[in-house]
Amino acid sequence: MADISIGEQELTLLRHVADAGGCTVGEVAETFGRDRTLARSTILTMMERLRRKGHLVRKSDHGVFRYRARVSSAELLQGAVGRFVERHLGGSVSPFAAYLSDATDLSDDDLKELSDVVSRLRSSRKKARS
Amino acid sequence: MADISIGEQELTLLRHVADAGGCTVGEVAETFGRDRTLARSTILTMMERLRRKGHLVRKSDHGVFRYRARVSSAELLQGAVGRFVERHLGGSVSPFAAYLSDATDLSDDDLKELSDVVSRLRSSRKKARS
DNA sequence: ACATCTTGACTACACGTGTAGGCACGGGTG
DNA sequence: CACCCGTGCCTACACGTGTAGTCAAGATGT
Repeated sequence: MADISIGEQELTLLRHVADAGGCTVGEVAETFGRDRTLARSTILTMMERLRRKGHLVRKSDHGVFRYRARVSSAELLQGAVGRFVERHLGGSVSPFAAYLSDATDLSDDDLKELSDVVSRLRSSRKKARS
Repeated sequence: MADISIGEQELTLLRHVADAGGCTVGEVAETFGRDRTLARSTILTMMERLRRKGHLVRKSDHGVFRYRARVSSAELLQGAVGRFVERHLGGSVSPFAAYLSDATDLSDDDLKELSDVVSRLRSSRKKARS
């Protein structure tokens, strides 16, 4: 079950595929690859590595392989956040919060989501304590 | 002033030195190194790399080099968080919120700090909007 | 003075990741 | 049929990072 490591670019690519819901190497090369000026073979290599690591699965679809991510983009991100927090913050999220409080470009929705989560946590905390 | 990249272990070590406020390779080897079973030469190599990258400075102190971090541990962390958010969240914090809502092992202090941050943000938001 | 320990510089090596070239195959198209 | 193109696979390579061995020189102890 160990976390097979994943690089920055790999994660970005993986999330792209996850968001797209299922794509061929050619498609990814046209979108993701074109934007970053990456060769098709680069995309292919990365996708295959991701597949070997179990993050992507593929299925032949009319002669071409169509790749799909095992988990959603959101879950992937959540996992990355978790690893980051674990590794560098030792489980403590205050530094993350500190950063956030400086991030002036927080959308209203983000702020709402955040405060919702916090109040949810607070109430469940209260319950648990009594 | 591009960000010179920094590895996970490097960052951990750098923060250790930053926290310690100024240490020699031998000291770091005894503390940080001993805990993780790292050879002295490993510590030395990492510290020198960190120095080349400009994260550490050293000064001869009675025949031994004493290393100091340029910036505080907290700032380093904040920077790391910032890079992470920038790279993967593109400024959006929802995944962080998602992570939070699953994080059952959140300390009371963290939660408090978090809710403080949120309320601070909310009030400054209100102000700014009117 | 000699054996020892510490410190510092260098060299080395494996592995992961980012990136790409080249080749062969299977299909359309003229 | 000859050709071009997309596709898949294999190989390659540079660089960063994690980790360490070794060796020379200075400091220390006896």
